[in-house]
Amino acid sequence: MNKKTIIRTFEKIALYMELLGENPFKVGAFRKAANVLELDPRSLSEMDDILKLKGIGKGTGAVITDLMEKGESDLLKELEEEVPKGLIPLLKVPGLGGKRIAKLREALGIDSIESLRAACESNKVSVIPGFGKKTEEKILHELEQLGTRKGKLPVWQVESIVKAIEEELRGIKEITRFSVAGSFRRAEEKSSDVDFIIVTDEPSTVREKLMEVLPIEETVAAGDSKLSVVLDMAELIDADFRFVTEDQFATALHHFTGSKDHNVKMRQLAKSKGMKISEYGVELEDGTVKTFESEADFFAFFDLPFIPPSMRKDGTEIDRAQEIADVVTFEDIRGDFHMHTTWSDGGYSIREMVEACRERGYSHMVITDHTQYLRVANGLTPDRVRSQIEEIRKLNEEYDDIEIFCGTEMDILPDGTLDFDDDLLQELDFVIASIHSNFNQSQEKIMKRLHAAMKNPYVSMIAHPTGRIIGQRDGYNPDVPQLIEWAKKYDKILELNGNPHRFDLAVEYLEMAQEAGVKIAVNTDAHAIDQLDHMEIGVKYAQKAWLKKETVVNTWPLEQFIREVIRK
DNA sequence: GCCGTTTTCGGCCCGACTGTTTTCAGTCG
Repeated sequence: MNKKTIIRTFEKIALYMELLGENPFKVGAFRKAANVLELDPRSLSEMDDILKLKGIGKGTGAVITDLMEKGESDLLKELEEEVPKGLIPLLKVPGLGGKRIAKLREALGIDSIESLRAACESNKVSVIPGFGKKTEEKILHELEQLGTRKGKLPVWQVESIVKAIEEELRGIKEITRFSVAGSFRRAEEKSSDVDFIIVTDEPSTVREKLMEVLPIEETVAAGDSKLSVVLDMAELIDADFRFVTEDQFATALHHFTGSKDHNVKMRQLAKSKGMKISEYGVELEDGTVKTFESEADFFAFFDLPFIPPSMRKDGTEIDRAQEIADVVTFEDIRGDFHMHTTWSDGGYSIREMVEACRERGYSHMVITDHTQYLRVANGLTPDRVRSQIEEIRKLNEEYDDIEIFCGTEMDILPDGTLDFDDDLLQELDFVIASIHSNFNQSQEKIMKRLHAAMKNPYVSMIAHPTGRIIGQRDGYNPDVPQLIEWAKKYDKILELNGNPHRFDLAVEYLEMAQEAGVKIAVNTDAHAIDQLDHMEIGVKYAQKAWLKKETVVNTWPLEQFIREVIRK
């Protein structure tokens, strides 16, 4: 018996109970029990007090005991016998919840998608009390859509959708202020929808204009305070727009940024103090509603530091809030150490990239073009590297407010050798080693390649260590814990590639790396000036792993960077 | 079903929207 089995059992029980139309709080209790186990870092054998955990009581405890003693749960078995399996997909139909599904089953013996469709088509659903013609039509419509609905979109796709919507919002003069909220603001790897908070005195005008300018596939809801639509923007995606007044902005932004669990925890905290949080403000004990200038003020009101959106996850961040002061912020970043220029496959000259980095207030930066193996990217030969070094050194003399270091993003070749020899590498300030080829090699071969780079005394950092592209490919599947061990042993930096296509390393590995005492660099891997701005979302992603300022080498002052990285 | 520095009973985060009602239930985020 392991913890996962218990968690899955609780989730199944909750699902079946929901289909029976059970009390939502009872259903929630099983989900909560599953969540308690999920959040507990200990393995089952390390937990001698599992039945005493908060959230585990008589009912859920009996399930655990059953599983431990017999390997199966009587309760789950009963439920599985009672509830037809065909009902499960019905919960995926928008507009259908436990209550309605239970009613449908009771009144018409509905036990599957097929029987529900047949019942709708023969107009049997509309005569059930509480249902009507419109509901019947809506169910039928949703059944047709089922399966065609897109799943979650990767963050890089959501990013371009958000930018396009923001462009439209800027064009509506009745909007005084707006912000994206939701999972994109939290820098989640994938999103199922996009949310916007809009400050306006004329919500109905804004709503009408939005409905004109947006590529709306379907309008889900259109009221005075919100517009919910499905947009057709290359991909189908749900979008929510909330209309609020200026003084409601901060609490509305907080509310619609979520996460859901974070909000629940905040509201419980408020409640314990006799107050009530809603998207419109904080209702005090005397009934007056307090509003805030900013989210920071809102958190401060509850004696909490500003919790960055990307850290608002399961609610435990509120308990650990005092640790947030040590976590890296975008303002701490002093340089970007991975970017490309026209020398290889970048879109801008070295000088243009330098100017862009100066504008961003960096004190230092590294130019890291590709190497000869990567022909498609116009990778540099040793000769070209040497002339690039010359150009960079010359350029560097022109600027006294930024230090430009000579680097490279060197390929680790399929046979486990490196693209440049040591003589050349030692002429460079900062050497990135990367895998861009033969992703389908065995893990053993991949690790041999990575080890070759790790062992080399001139290599400073391994870039995008797994090669993943979010929502598109898994990468070359390295043994990351082993990689982290080597990084510690050979004193190498691991990259958090902040390009939203990658976010590589992933959160779980970043946590592991920091735990092991390995340094992380957050870089943009920019191939164009505007991509340098991915530093911000990259840092947001780093915050998810609670990376401390000291762990992230980009926060180090120039002198420390020179001492501990460049001259190492 | 779970929980208790007001509580062992009566809450459980809070509000918008829709559709089916004629004051509210269900669903959603």
